[in-house]
Amino acid sequence: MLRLSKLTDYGVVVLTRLAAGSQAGRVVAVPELAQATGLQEPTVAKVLKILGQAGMVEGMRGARGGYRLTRPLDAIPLSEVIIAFEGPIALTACVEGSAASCESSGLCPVHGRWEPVNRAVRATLERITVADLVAPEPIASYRQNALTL
Amino acid sequence: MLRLSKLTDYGVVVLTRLAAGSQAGRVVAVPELAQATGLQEPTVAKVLKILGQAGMVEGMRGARGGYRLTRPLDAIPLSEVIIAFEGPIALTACVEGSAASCESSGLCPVHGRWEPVNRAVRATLERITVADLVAPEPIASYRQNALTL
DNA sequence: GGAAATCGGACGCAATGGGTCCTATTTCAG
DNA sequence: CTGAAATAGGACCCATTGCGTCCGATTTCC
Repeated sequence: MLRLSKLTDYGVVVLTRLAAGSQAGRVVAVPELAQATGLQEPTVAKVLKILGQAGMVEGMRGARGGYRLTRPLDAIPLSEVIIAFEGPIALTACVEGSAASCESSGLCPVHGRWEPVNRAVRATLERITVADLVAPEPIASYRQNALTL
Repeated sequence: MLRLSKLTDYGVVVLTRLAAGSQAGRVVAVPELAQATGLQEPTVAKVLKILGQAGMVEGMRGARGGYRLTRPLDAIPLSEVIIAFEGPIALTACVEGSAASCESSGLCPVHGRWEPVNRAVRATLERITVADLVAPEPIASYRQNALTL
């Protein structure tokens, strides 16, 4: 587990397909993207709305409208996509809400100690971009320096 | 989100409390642990069963029975706890099950590309031990070398 | 022999994510 | 000027799954 939602996965797929289909600022409509990805149109629409609110894609209304990327894929860190679909990256509920929500805070020896872990995971996800996920060859960049797999 | 389950959180809490209560090989029973952590007895029991199957704690049956750690906390990486409660660390369902389960594998450009990401997150979680979560002071060890926060 | 534990499994409730649909708004084409 | 085509934003229902609980079986100490 530790699984991210399907929507997030769809988000990455749609982003990559959008990059392939919208060269030179051309916009791509939902039906075409649904066709290309094999996903349902309503689902693709929902994903694009979320990506739009997060500022990764830009929607053009009206006939001949559609979506296009606001940035190249290598300028979109994976963490940004995940945050858009799932909210702040935090492994436990303790840290994100109010500290008072943890009823056993007085007894819990791990109280507040998860935050460094969250930062570590966050940093890991910030170093990987969406472009890395479509690279046809094994990725060397974040393999060597940053993440030291 | 990207949230791990409450059981996993409980697991860490119980492990740390067990370490505090079972000095010198003494075993600690469920009621005492429940008392000390503020969790319900059945829940603590369930958590300990899972930790036991994963080999992190050892259960002694019969009267005067209880649980004890099989290893010090600094020998238990966080990844091991997470895997025990949530299964293999994989961000998407694509990679863990059969590849055929992804219906749009022919269209999906990200197909199989998540695995390096999984490895990165996995590596991050392997470097942090349960002992790091109870350290009273800000952790320097994995802050400098391994994770470069 | 009885009490006090763990062990293993099964069961039901609640919450969260996933997928769909509807309406309003915008824009291009004829 | 009208209609078609597209996005924008929200609301809704359903399926899944995690969570908590409980029960019976087994083991061990007093």
